[in-house]
Amino acid sequence: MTLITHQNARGGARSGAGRKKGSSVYGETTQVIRVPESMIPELKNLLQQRQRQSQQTPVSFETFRPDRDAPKTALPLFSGKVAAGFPSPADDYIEKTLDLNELLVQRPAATFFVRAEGESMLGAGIHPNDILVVDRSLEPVTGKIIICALNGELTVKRLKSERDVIVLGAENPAYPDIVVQDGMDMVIWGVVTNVIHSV
Amino acid sequence: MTLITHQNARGGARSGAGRKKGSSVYGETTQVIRVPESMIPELKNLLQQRQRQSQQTPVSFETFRPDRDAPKTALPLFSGKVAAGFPSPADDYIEKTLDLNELLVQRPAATFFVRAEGESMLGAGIHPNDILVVDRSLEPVTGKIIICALNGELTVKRLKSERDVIVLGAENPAYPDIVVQDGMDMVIWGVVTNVIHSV
DNA sequence: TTACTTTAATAATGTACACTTTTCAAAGTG
DNA sequence: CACTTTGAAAAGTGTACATTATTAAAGTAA
Repeated sequence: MTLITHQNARGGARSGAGRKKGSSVYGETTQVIRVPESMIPELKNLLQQRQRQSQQTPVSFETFRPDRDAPKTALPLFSGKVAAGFPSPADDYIEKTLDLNELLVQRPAATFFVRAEGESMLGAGIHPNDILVVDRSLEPVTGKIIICALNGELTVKRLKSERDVIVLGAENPAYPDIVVQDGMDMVIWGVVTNVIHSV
Repeated sequence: MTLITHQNARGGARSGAGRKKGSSVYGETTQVIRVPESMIPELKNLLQQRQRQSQQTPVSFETFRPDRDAPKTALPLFSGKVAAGFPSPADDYIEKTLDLNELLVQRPAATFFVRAEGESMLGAGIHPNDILVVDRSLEPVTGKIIICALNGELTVKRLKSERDVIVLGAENPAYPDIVVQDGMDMVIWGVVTNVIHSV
């Protein structure tokens, strides 16, 4: 009696224990769905691919560290034509995998982001509220789109030059170019390398 | 007694009776299968298509249900708006560092990228060679920009509806809208959440 | 006969749930 | 203190089954 009690004495509450959410083979919750029989084979095929895909990109959302330590999340990039029928991220169509930090940030120490305002650069694909990726280590040369503080106001414009003066060009006919003259306080912050637009 | 017997006298064998095999909406027997949640929307889409193929009923756009996923808002990068009167040193105003993967990819398992081709979506800020961030777990509702395979070709268009038909709208006057008709093979891959544009 | 009603047969459909797997804190051990 | 063992907790997984829909036969009435 005492022995048995002793052997079973490891029990008790285990709050916090339990299988983790998203621990399925696909890395997300699942659902049952009824499909026509003829779809089963190709569906199973696709599911296998999903399984492989989720296994090779384990992702942690916990990160609040600086850019440099961000986890590498390689995701598939598609291109071109695809076969009719089931939309499958089949390995056949994966051009390459992509890490957005890697793609957009060459020099983390010299890179920052700004949210764009106004419509003066629509022609360059910069819309209000877009996030601009800015590299300060790039030299602001004519033709580049730059972020600058002009008389204390932050603006994004295309850097141009006419004769001896610097011109900040808008890419929208409705907005005038700005000629930078003596006495104006202009500081260039960096060169815009990418625009992230939310649809 | 006799009355009851009389009333129940319609019983007896009914060989040959019963629902016909293959009388499902797909014209064939079905099976349940468990799939990751992010596949459900596209799967349902495909199932609808199968249904249409087997029975010549017109397209019903009501099956596009409202988006269940709450839209996430990107965090500001600078304290306050960077409007007029912006002071100088950049670093002081950076609110927090930003992980682009975190910002642009809500569900890694359900996200992929496509490189845009053509100029039909210039109005939506999508330029040739831009990289589109696509979330397949978002339900394609009217007004969203979607990636779909139309007769085997991958295209990006805005999902619209006119009367009872699905319309794939271009955002460039030079390009026509596409009306999806019976017999066309359209499969929606996902909803475009962001556009990455290289300046 | 013809049109309608009732009943039995049978498949479709969706979901509940039993069973499995994974994870982790508590208890035990040395 | 570090390690092992245990079993509770919680989610994953597949399938059984209750429900619904459809069909043909049988019955009824005009």
